[in-house]
Amino acid sequence: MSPREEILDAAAALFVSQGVAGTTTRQIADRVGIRQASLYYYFGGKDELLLELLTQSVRPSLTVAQALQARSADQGDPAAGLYALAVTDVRTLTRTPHNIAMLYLLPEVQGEDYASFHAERAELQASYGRLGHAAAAPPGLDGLDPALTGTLLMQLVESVIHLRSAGRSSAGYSRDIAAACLRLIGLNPEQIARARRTADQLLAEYGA
Amino acid sequence: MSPREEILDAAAALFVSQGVAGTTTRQIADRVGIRQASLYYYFGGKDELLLELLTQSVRPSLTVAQALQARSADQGDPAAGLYALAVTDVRTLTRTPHNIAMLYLLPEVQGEDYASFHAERAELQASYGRLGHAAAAPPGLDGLDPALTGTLLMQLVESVIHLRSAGRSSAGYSRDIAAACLRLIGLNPEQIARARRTADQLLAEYGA
DNA sequence: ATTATCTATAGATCTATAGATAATGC
DNA sequence: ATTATCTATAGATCTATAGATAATGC
Repeated sequence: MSPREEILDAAAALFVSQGVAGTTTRQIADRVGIRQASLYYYFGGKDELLLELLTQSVRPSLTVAQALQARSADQGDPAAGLYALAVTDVRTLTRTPHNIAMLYLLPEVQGEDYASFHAERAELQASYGRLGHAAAAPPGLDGLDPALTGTLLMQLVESVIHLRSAGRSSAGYSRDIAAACLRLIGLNPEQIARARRTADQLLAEYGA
Repeated sequence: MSPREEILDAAAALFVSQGVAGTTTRQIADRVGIRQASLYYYFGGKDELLLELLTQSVRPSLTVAQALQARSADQGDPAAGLYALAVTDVRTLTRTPHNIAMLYLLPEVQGEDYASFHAERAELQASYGRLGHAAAAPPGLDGLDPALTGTLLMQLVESVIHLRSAGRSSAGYSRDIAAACLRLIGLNPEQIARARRTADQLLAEYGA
């Protein structure tokens, strides 16, 4: 691991457990085994570290979302796409180092300094919303705000962030949560079972 | 408003926008219009303020949950109970001053200092879980961990925390979110419509 | 007497820069 | 020369206590 990566890793662990304002540059440096001042050779300060970590936390999910959205549009099976997205997203969130996905919950992140992160997150949410509406059993979500659908679906997937920080395994929940997403948009057990089978094939292609 | 309440209100606004570690006792005092040292006449420090605010944020929902759970057990209509709980909870979260419901997301709150808050929150989650399983369309949630059900339902309701901090109205979403809760546990549109009608009567009794 | 404030401050940090030193690569 | 570190520190806070003062209630 490069010094830069070591610093990011240490910052991640501390930010997640103490928040950004609650973490000092000295604590980060101590954890890495360097002097406090040496941090500034690699990063301009805590804000720069945080932005980097936020981007790391959303980028992989967004990439998967865009691939799956294109793919499932081709095949005309948005329910399978949504199921597959939820499954991989839950797995990603479960495995990400130090549960960094929770960093977006910190109050600091509301600021405009993190606009690029917010933009990527908004895109991911829009993907969830589009897939959700495309897959919904008519007339399931007719009156529902598409933005709300995206919010609710992502929220469901991101339950694993809380499960994980509460110390619960959460690894085995990916299918349960994906199924809950499909129920949320009004699909019945039969439709869900079908979507799951198709999604499993999709996922197998990507080697997940 | 008593001085104590004024301090709590100022702390709430600052904690929500800057976090606890990011807020100084001086900022709180300035907002109230007193000297920094005078805070300590009312509170032992930031931790004490935070615990008080956390309790304020969960207590009302828990009270409603317990009342509705008893009531809907009598009447044998847990779906209506869940719908009513979700609706009132969303409304409570929407109206609570300074969106204090988001405070539980702060990393500081993980510590054991806040055990009493965690206990109340766990009870609320258990209520959601019990209502959800009791109301589920068989064999909807057979294999599902009851604790997971509670987590997912609460997570859905608490979406309004994020909607609100993103500046979206969120007031009108209470019925949409309550309906989403019922879909999540596998109810069909007809069952949901019936639960909503019963819940509306329940809610009218409490004058909501 | 008690309650509610204030002034003053000790003691402990915390961030970020300046400038020195060592190691590496040309 | 460049890269990677270190030591030292200025300047700015921040928390929480000590002790003074004013206002209130008996």
